[in-house]
Amino acid sequence: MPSPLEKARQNPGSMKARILASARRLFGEYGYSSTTTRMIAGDVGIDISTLYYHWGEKLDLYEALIIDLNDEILAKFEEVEQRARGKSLSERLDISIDSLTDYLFNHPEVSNLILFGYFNKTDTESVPDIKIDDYTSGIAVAMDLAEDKAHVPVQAKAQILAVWNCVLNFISGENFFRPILDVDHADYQKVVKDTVKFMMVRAFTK
Amino acid sequence: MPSPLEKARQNPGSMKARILASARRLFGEYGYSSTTTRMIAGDVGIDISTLYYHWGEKLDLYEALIIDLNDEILAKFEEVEQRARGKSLSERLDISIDSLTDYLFNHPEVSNLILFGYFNKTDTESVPDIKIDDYTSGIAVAMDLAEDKAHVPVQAKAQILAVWNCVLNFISGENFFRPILDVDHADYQKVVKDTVKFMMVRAFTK
DNA sequence: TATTTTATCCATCAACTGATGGAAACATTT
DNA sequence: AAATGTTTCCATCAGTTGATGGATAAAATA
Repeated sequence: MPSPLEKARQNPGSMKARILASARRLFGEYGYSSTTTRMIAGDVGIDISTLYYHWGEKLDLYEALIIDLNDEILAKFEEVEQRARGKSLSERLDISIDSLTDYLFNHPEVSNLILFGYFNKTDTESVPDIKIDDYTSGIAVAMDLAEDKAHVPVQAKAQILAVWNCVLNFISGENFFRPILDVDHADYQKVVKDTVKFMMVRAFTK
Repeated sequence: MPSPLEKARQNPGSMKARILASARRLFGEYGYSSTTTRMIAGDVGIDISTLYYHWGEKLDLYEALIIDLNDEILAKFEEVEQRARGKSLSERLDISIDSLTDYLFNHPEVSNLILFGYFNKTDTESVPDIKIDDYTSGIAVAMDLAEDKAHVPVQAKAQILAVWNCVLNFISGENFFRPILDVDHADYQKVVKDTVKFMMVRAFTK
């Protein structure tokens, strides 16, 4: 028996899926507690009770969203790893950074949702975490910082987290940082990529 | 005529100051919209209307808090810069990173408030920004990345922002990252410092 | 066609939110 | 002591929030 989330994913035009899409965008923009069920329903163009009929509690909807996002990110990481496999280290770095920053720039709600999850002690106690641990271990192996995913040194994990968070911040905080750097959106994207590459190359090549 | 904020700072035991302190802690923990005026009043041990009597609107209180925080951070940066002045680059890096991470670890609400400010499009439109631009330019000069504060290259600013945000994330997200790294609080602090130093040394020494 | 199931909306609830007016307590000045 | 100014709390407001019950429509099934 497929779960509600699976049903929504199988049928992108369904009401469940449309609600999920709106919820993802709005939760990503305003955070959990600043996003009301009425905002989401209004965005979809339906009554609140229709939303509750499909997804139940607000927290259940958020939970489904996070699970969905988790799977998407994990798939993205695997895709990137596959494309980078076999290449030289500097090529792997280039491909990984380009793909991931492009993905995050094209889905700005993703960075926000991840970052919200870091702090929100308030509202979302029981919500499943973003599976950052999996990603970082995967990258550590891909970057030759560890032999296998089960034995990644603390320092390597910390370094990858640092870079990963750096990217998230630059993307979520674009409105904040872009005036400081005084560049347009296209240049901003370039500066972010260059900065991350600069730091990774220095950090991960002896 | 001293402003309300100045009066509160001059007299730390005053009701204004007590409210400001509670507000800072709670806004820093739960964010703007998840922190209610009743929570703050309850934390101080007073009625809501007493809070409103002293500070007026919720947004005015938050605004005062941010101005206060801004001044504090700026003073901290200046103190650090002074202590590092004249030393060698590697010493300057050590002193700067140690002082700033210690300060942020000892005032965990500071990182949160800064990071909240990056994203919160929602609530706090008219609130004064954290003056990140000033800090970064100052550091750029201190690290020999620029001749003077008015002419800091984009790349240098971006690199400093990257490191700065990295520190903020590690501190605000401790509850999230520490289980991943599987260390206790003391070791976590050490790992953060080491990671930041590692990346800065690599980045800022040719 | 009749019946059951699924989906949608309207009206409404209790709890909570930011905010205020006014009475009372307290402190200061005259 | 009287008068004035300052601070505190109680009661309350209107608007918003998450959430639900029930009527109604649409679709699927018999």
